[in-house]
Amino acid sequence: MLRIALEQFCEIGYIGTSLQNIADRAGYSKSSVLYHFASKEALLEAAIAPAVDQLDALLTHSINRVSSAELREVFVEEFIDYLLEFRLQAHVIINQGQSLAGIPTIDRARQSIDRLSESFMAELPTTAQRIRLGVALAGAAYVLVAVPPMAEEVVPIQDVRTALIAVVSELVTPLSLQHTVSSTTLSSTPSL
Amino acid sequence: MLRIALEQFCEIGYIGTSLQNIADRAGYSKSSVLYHFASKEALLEAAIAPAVDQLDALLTHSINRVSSAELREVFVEEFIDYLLEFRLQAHVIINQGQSLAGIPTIDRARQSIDRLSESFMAELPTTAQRIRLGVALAGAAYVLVAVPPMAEEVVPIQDVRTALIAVVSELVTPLSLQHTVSSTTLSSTPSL
DNA sequence: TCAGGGGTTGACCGAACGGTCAGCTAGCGT
DNA sequence: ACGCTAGCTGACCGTTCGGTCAACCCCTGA
Repeated sequence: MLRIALEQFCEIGYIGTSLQNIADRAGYSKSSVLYHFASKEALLEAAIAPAVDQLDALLTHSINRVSSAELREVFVEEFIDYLLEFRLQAHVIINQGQSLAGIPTIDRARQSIDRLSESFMAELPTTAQRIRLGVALAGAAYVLVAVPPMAEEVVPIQDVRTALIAVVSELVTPLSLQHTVSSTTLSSTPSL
Repeated sequence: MLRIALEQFCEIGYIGTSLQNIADRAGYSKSSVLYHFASKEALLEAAIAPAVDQLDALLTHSINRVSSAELREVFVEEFIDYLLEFRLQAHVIINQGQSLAGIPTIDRARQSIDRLSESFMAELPTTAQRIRLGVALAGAAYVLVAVPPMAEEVVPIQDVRTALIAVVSELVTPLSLQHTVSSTTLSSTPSL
């Protein structure tokens, strides 16, 4: 039932999803949904809390690595795997986070994301670096949730994982080496 | 008033934004809003239609360029400028597009986006390429709408524009040169 | 056999939704 | 001075929302 609710929250948004809608898809009545979860907000929290817990665990475990260029690639791999496992929860947090501010678990998630950003750009927070990190993280997260929900077999997940790790690593690895980007003339065609 | 409605649609979503909410912020009554726009849906269409029109114009004008590597960089620059100009509209289309399917202007926008994708990966649509393009486009679009709404002066827009053009060009330029990505060992640290 | 509790449900509540309508007001041309 | 229309509004309508409540079913332990 948490799975059904989560899918609905992704497709039509938390605000746009009615308890009746969830109940119908789950084969129960609206009252039954409210018996298991005290409120609609409690249902949302129960659905995404495990993902936020695991994100916290991932960050506290490997927050020291990101300052080292080699270990950072390992972290990227773990992070992509995390996104792959919690696709739907990440979609809700990223795409609907600002309109859901005030809900404790959502706020917790956003704090974790801020923590991730700060640990990445602790030394040289230029605008160009922020953009680079933002494109990598947001792009990866969005692509993950944009893959056709039922086409998980026509497009093998392993290919998606491999490609994502490659492009995010490319974006994020040189972060602490690069200093100031001031012109558009530095388009470097990486040797792929 | 269109501007206020658009801001509300971005912050709390189209479904979550009530006509009363828009009316209050605009200093009018709900009835007055419905006098100028036949319905809530008509209000949304009026708000995003210009952006969709311009996207169509941009694509039909430069859809041939993307097959040439040099001209593609020019296209990227134009596209980033487009996103900068229609930040809010792009946010609605990208983040709420699937839940707003059925609204004519929204469908038109999604068709245009599909057209853009197809023109980019006409020749070699491998999974790795799709991911690369998806990360570039979605990442750029998300970063654009995620910049703090009122911090447009503490973070100069020109810096954002320059950095975005750089990173998207880097992601998109080698698209037609690269063939198959099969392993994670190809992380190339581009010479920045 | 029967008391008791977990799971489920329909009926119901107040609030808020999108939308309609008659009427008010101010400014215009004649 | 008058009628007309554009702009605007409050009252109101039917629907749906999240949530409450009493009742019911069924299973289990004594």
